[in-house]
Amino acid sequence: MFQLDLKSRKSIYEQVVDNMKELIISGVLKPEDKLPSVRELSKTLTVNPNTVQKAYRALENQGYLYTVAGLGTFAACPDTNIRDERLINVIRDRIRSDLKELFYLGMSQEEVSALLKELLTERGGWK
Amino acid sequence: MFQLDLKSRKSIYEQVVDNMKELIISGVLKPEDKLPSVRELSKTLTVNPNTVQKAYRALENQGYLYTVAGLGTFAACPDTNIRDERLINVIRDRIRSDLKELFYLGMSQEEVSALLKELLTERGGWK
Amino acid sequence: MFQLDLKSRKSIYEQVVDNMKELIISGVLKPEDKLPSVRELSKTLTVNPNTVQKAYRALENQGYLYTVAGLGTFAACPDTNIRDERLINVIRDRIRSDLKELFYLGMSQEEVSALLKELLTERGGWK
Amino acid sequence: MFQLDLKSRKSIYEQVVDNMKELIISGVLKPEDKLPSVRELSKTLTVNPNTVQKAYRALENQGYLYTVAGLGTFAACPDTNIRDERLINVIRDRIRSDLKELFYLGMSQEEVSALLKELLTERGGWK
DNA sequence: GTGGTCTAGACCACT
DNA sequence: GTGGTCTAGACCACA
Repeated sequence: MFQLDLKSRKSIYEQVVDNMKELIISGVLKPEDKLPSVRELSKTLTVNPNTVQKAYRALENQGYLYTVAGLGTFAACPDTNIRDERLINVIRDRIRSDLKELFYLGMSQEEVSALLKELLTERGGWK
Repeated sequence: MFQLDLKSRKSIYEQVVDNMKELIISGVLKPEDKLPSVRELSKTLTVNPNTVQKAYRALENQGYLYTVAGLGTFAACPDTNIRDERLINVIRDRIRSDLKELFYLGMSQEEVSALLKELLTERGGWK
Repeated sequence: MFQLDLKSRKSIYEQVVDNMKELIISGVLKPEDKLPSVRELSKTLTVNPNTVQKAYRALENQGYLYTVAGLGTFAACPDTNIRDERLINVIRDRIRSDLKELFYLGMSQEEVSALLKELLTERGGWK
Repeated sequence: MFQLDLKSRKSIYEQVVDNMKELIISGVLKPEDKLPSVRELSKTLTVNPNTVQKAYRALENQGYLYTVAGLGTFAACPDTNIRDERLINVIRDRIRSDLKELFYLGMSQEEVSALLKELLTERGGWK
């Protein structure tokens, strides 16, 4: 499913959150898809079940998955009607900051623009 | 200069790093500008001097400032000749991930594209 | 493991860095080997844990070890594919300077040459 | 004569020591040559005279120069009869350590050997 | 005055 | 148990 990097500075719990979120966001896990159970995933990754448990709980709080007792855990379907404007603004700020840094690192307006276009056209591959 | 958010999950030293980096990247602190001294900033923020020093040290390792013992700490001038391609790739990945999340949150290709254009045209204000 | 020299002009943390680096470089600590924990080493050396941690952090930044929170600190395996040419040049300059000093101290070209050969043949013992 | 690097981690005093030592060791300043006076050099480098004073004193203690009150400061002639074996051993250890690091960085025995030969043949230029 | 180092002891998150 | 962070307060070298 995905690999952990023990040498990373990120905690294991955080890596599980980020990787799982990535799978859901990018559409590899489609809405209503069943996720591996806590025990199963903890075996696969050879980490403590508590760690996976905690990661799933965090993702549930953020709305990326939901749990049905006795059945399992499933990818949530994003409610396209209720766009979380607050979260969008957070992301916008993050991108703004990243763009500034690209300029600081010496990239020109044109280069940054090209980079963004490239990222946008990649999109076909995600959907 | 900037505010700390004690309620944040980010550690204090990390907030200092991020805020100071922002000031340097965005050009508020220009190359060779003197930064507040460790003691001074620690008083302003009412945190321990060691915490500020740790942040300054981290920024120095990342090349955003340099230190002259006995004189103070100064904003570095980015070496525009040596573009850190590794770092640029890290940022590219971060943006890619953010774009995916925007789509997941229900934004259309056109909306995302518009958002990026807006961010790019803001640039006049930073330079 | 190693001894500190409190009378030395080198700071304690620097001595820890140098000694530990020596152990890693010379292969006494092999890649993936666990290093003594921060607390353990601080007890052995009767210094403050913070001092040891600072040393470990420095070594991590330089790529000689890596850290897994909750598990411990481990010797890194040098990435033989990516030779750090910059660092190699630094070392070359240091050796050049040392050779000059040997000549200044009255050694002849032959003596210096012999000394180097001797050092090179020692190598069997390190590997 | 030489340049200071204010951005360096080395203290100014240390840089003066190292640079001056380099000039003497490499033969640019020959035995009995007069060195710039403390005042003169401090003006040239635009640093505090105390800093230069301290550097000269350190170099005198290490035997690289001597001072004649009222006349000035002069490069010492190394006493070739009394080779400082202790110092030679220190340098040998430093080189040994550097060689280990080169191997650690992925250089082969042949490459290191070639590097040393190259440094040795450079010697014509120093003498 | 500046930054650099160190101590003693505390609390937290993660495994 | 591990490392990560933070505080309060001390001393040093350098400019």
